[in-house]
Amino acid sequence: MTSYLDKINNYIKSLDNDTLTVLQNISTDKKFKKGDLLLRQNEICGKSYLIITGIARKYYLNDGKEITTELYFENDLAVSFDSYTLQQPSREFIEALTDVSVSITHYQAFQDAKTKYPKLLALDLMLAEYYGMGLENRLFQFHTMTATDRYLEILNKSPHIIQTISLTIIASYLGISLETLSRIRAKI
Amino acid sequence: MTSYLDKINNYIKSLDNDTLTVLQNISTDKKFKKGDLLLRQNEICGKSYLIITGIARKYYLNDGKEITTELYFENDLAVSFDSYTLQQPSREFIEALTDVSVSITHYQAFQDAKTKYPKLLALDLMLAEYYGMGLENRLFQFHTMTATDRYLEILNKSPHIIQTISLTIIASYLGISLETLSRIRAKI
DNA sequence: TTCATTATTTGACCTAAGTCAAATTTCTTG
DNA sequence: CAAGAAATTTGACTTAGGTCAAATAATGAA
Repeated sequence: MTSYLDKINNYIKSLDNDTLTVLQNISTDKKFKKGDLLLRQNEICGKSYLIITGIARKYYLNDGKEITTELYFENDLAVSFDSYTLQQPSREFIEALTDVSVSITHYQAFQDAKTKYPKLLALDLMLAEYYGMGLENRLFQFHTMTATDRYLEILNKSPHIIQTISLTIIASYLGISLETLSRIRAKI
Repeated sequence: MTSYLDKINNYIKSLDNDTLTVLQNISTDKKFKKGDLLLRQNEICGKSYLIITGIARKYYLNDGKEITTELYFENDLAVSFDSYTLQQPSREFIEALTDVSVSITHYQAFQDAKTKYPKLLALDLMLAEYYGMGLENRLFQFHTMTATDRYLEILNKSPHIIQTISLTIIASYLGISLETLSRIRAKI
């Protein structure tokens, strides 16, 4: 079964040269150091970051505690969705967890390009749909799975995560305390 | 502050006659009785339902227990997002909580129309973005608010809900047991 | 109206996960 | 390599919310 992400990537590959060139013309490459913030809380998310290499995460603060909402690896598109869509201040941060290299696309340039190139509009729709389905799955998991199950799922689907990312961040992604995660690991 | 839903509705109103006519031509009206299922689990969601009057909900079963994922009122668009997007079997049901009257649009007809009318593509993008932001907020609430706070928020934002909908369904929407909801209400 | 069905509340007890504090282990960097 | 800092684990205790069962309350059809 091909994932929707594959479909999106195939779609991009299938774009005509004209459209593809536009896409490249409104994108620039940049590197960030581990610990750098690509986006701060209260900033408007005016750019999208396609991760070329490295790992990043999106998180917000609640009562001084961090909740990690997304982890980004190669080929993932890092963006604060509502801030980007509404062009209003972000409640989230985006942080480089390792040195990262990204391809940046500016919001406004992409908006303009979409009006001229419907294929980019269709691409944006696919990206939004992909993001929505991801959120839906995350919500589904929080409702139907225990913290242990969610941890096992990560272990199973993305074992490399455990290698690279600190338990503090994994716990905050699982929506549990660091101590609880440690106890889950001890049990297994 | 205008909500994104207002923006979408204004966008629809601003459509040229040509596009608007297409939209109407691929839509049909239908009525459902209280208790009717507009979509069953394992069915492919091949239609979207714009609620004209009445109330509906979307839910799934987990261990025989229902989890209500969305409540629909007038002008809401009822659809099982991933089933509709991927045209694969739905894990959710859509149920009429009162007699409802809806405007139905077929998936394939809308897909076809989108290729000819980029404005419908843009509309679809807005709808997907709106849905995504809604999911993001829901996730945010589950992470940052206690069950009591979430109940109070509903009371505050949509007091009519409590009037019309059974506590069983409200509890399942809040992600808590009926008994816990009853205790929360007793406390307030 | 009245009886039965359905919805809601209350009680007693249980469990997953949180909190705070202290102990280890693992990294870093001089 | 050693010392300090950071990450992880462990312990003791608390809490939000769940479960199962029984008691009321509300609704609706005969």
